[in-house]
Amino acid sequence: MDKLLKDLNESQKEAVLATEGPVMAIAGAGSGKTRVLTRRMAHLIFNLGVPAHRILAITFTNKAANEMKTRVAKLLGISTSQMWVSTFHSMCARILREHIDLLGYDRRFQIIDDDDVTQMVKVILKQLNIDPKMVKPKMLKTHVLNVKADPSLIDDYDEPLRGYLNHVFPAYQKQLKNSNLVDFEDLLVLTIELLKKYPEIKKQYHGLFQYVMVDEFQDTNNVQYDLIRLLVNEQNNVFIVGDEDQSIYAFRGANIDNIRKFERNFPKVKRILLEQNYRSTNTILKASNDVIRGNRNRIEKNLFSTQGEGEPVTFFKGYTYRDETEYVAEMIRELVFRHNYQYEEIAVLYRANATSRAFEDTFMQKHIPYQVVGNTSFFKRKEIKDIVAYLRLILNPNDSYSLTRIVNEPRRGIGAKTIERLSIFADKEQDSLFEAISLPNSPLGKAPLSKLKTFRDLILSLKEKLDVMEFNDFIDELLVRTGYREMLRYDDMGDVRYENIMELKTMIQETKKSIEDADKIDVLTYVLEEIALKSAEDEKKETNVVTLMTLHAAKGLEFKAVFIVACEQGMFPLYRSMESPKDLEEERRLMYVGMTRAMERLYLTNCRQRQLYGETQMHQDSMFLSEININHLKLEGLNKAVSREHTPSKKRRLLTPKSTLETVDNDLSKGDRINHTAFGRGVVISVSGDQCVIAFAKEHGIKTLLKNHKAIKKV
DNA sequence: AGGCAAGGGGTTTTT
DNA sequence: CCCCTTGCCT
Repeated sequence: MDKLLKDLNESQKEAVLATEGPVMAIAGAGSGKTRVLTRRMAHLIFNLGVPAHRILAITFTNKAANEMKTRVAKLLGISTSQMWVSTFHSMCARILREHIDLLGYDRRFQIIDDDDVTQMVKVILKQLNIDPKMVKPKMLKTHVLNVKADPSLIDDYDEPLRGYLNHVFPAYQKQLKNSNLVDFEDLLVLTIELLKKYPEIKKQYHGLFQYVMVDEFQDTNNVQYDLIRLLVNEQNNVFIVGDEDQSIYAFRGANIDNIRKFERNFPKVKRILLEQNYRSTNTILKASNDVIRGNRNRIEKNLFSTQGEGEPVTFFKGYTYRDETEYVAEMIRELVFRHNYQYEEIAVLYRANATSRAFEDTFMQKHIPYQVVGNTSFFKRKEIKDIVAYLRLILNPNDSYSLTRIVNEPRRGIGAKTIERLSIFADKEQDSLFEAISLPNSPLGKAPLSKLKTFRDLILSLKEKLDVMEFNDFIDELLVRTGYREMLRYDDMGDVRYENIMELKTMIQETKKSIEDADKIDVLTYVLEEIALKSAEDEKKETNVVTLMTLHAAKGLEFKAVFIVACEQGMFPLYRSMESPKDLEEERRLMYVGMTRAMERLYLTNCRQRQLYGETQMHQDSMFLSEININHLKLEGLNKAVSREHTPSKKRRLLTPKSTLETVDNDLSKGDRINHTAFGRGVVISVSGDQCVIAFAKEHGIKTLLKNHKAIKKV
């Protein structure tokens, strides 16, 4: 017992031992949250004798789930395979595999990702004769999924979007069901439907889950919240960990108010604050606190560190982006060669993916090994999605979506028109595309029909092969028989693509090993589910290289040295978030998350002049920089030059441009509509430096004005 | 059906 | 500026 507790502080112990009733742990950055979760689980199992499979622990990513499993396994030396430690989505998939037939789906349903949803929405728009220029499929997809999560939202939409949703959503849902597919939202929504409709099933899970734990609670959305409430039994043994200051996923529905909602719904909740930080130096922590303090709507925390004061936070300002990238490269070399850092202990973080490019160029030139995390996920690659589509169609010929994807990949002379005609025919006959191929009275011409029949025979014969072949051989057979292998030979990227498919093969083989199931179809179903729910984070990581990634991707990680780059108004915070206070607060939390990733050294960099969309723009310092107390900062680059020439009071002004109140931050760019107190409405023609050219109505004409004059206001 | 040129648009993103 | 999509032409 002591072993599980001895290296914990008082609050951590309290969180581990408070097993009964609702508990909420507010866990500041670096406060040992994962440690608490794993110890708590070990305590339940080892000291209280709770069977491991009767604890439900929900995380946000597979990575977090795996980490928790590994750590519990290591603490207790037990197998974790039966444990319910998983993401919301895999938990739901596991429940639905048991019971989804009650909702009219087949238990061998397949899971599609957001790109697939977009594709389907696009096709439906076409079928409904809606001009895709009117609504972008990608944007409509977001709304379709929102409405699925909360049908009452449809009333909030205005025409024409509302009309589109009213047509597209039911058609989309019908197609999914016909193809026996579910999207990520369905996983949650259908599980809720199941638990609500079938009290005996709810009872079954209430009996099973004696203890429920939820990690990263600040990032739950409303559907996930409802799901947790449904799964917690009358004992109310629910433990949530979160930190509202680290909530950075509001843009996809995360609702910070769920923390407060939790307190209302579980009035007897015990609240524990984890305030001791084990990660960062005090200086880094103080600077981070300076920034997050700017947010109004939060519970004040008092994070403290035992890691000593450490180095000041460096703020480097360059003239051009080249200065900035070279400075970062230089500092990395210094850290590695002078301070004995490993490359893998260093991260470069940015707000938008596009920023990585300039750094990649410089790092390449300067021979700094690096990796860019999370651009195109392995599973989103075309060749992987194609092979998955083949496998899905073989498993379920009624999966018309998968059929559409690969019927002409490689080219079989089956064009869009043929598929369109087949689609209409299938619709009329109330059958899937696959079955419609062999129906009598086909309206299709002889030639296209015979091509389709050849394709149908190919799929059927592969299905037979699946039963008698090993998976490895089967994939090879599939590649050859479908002509995919041959197609890759004429592809510039063919070698890489083939390698990726071989990688997929290995993964199938490994997943297969981890389950013992006699039925091949069940095995393949499971393997495909794993693939659907997995993501980039599970890809093999390179060793000892500098990591470049977005601030979002950095969540939950830590590095000895962190560079947050492009700290400029417009870049970070982003232009678009500066208009709404709510969005701006989320940007600030993002800055906070980024800063608190650093253990020893934190560098904030930017440049005055940045090339953006082919134009040179003059940028101001990010407002977040001016929020940091100057005592925690060491100024470098342009800052330093200025500070040497001027008096200390001037130096302060550099960091707090707001003190000169005659100007405002008008983040104008070409095309923006503005309002001028004297000249009225106008449109920005160009921006250069602190000047801009604006076209006003006839009586005023075109004028060149100071960009940041307070008379100008963006509308 | 397929290849090339012009055009639009360019947060963040796990599952 | 650069990438991806679209549309037109062959």
